Amino acid sequence: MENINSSVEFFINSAKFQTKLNRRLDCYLGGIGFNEFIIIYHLSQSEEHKMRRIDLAEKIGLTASGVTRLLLPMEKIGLIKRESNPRDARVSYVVITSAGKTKLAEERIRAEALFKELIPYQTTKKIEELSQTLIEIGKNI
Amino acid sequence: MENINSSVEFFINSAKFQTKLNRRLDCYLGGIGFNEFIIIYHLSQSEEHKMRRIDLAEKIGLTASGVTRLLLPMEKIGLIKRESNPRDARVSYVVITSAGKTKLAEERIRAEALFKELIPYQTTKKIEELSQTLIEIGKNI
DNA sequence: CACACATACTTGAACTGTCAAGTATTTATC
DNA sequence: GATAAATACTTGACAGTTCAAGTATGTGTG
Repeated sequence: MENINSSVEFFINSAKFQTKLNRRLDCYLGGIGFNEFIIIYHLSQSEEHKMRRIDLAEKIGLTASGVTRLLLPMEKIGLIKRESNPRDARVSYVVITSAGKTKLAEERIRAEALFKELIPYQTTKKIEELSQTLIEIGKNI
Repeated sequence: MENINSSVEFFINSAKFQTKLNRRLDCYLGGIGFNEFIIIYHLSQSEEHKMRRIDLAEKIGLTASGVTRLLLPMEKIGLIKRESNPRDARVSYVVITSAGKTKLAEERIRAEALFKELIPYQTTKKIEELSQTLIEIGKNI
C-alpha cells in the first residue's frame, strides 16, 4: 500500500478508535465523562492542584468555551471550584476539591482496569512509543 | 513511569489528539465534515459502491442513529442516495452518487495534503504500526 | 402457523462541544 | 497616560452524536 493512502487510513482508524472509546468510557466511568476524568487528572498532576482555564483547554485539546461548559456541572457537583487571581482579574483558576480528588482516585481504578483489559499484554511497550508519536503529530495540528 | 500509569496517559493523549484533529479537519474540508468524508471514502471502497447503514455504522464506529442523522444532509446535497433491498424490506442501502465520487476525489486531495503536512517524514513507518495497534485495541472496545 | 425474539432503521429528548461575538481586564506604544 | 491590541473568559445559537423507545420486517421454534 502506498504511503499517502496509508496516512488516510491511519486518520480514519484513529477516528473510529476514539469514537468507540469515548462511547465506552462515558458509560463506564461512574457518572462522569472521560473529559471530566481528564480534567481532574490534570488538575491533580499540576502544581498546587490548580490551573487556569485557558491552560486546561490547551492541555486537553478543547476550546476555551468547551472548558467553560464542561466545568459548569463539575463545579455544581463539587469536583472543582473556582479561585480568582489577585494579580490578574481576567483569570479564574480551576481548583480540584477534596471531593474531586476522591472521585479521581475511584475512577482512576476503574479506568486503569478498563485500559489494562483493552491493551493486549505484548503491546504495553509499544504503547509508550505510540503515545509519543501521537504527541508529535498533535503538535502540528 | 509505571506501566498502568502510562496506559492512562496514552488514552488521554489519544483523546486530545483526536479532539484537535476533528476540529481542524471539520473546517479544513470543503463543506463536509470528517465523518462525511469517511462515509464516502468507505462507500467508494466497497463492492458495488453501496453499504447497509448498519455496516456503515460498524465501519466508522458510530451508532445506527448517528449514521441516520449523518446521512440525512448528505442525501439532501446529493452525495449519497438510498436504495432498497428487494429481499429484505428492513434494509436501505447507502449508495454513493457520481457527485459523491467527485466530491471524494476533491476532498481526498485536500485531506492527503493535510495529512502529509501533519506527519513528520521520518515517522511514516511508525504510523502504519500505530494504525495497526489502534485497530487491535479497537477490537476490544 | 403462531408466537416470541432478533434485526434494521428512525425519532424525540438530551448532552457535549463548536464558532462568533461580547465583556472585562491587562499590556504595549506613542 | 491615552489609546490600541492582546488576553481570559463567557454566552447565544447551533451542529453532531448519544440513548431509549418506537416501527416495521424477518427468522426460528413449538
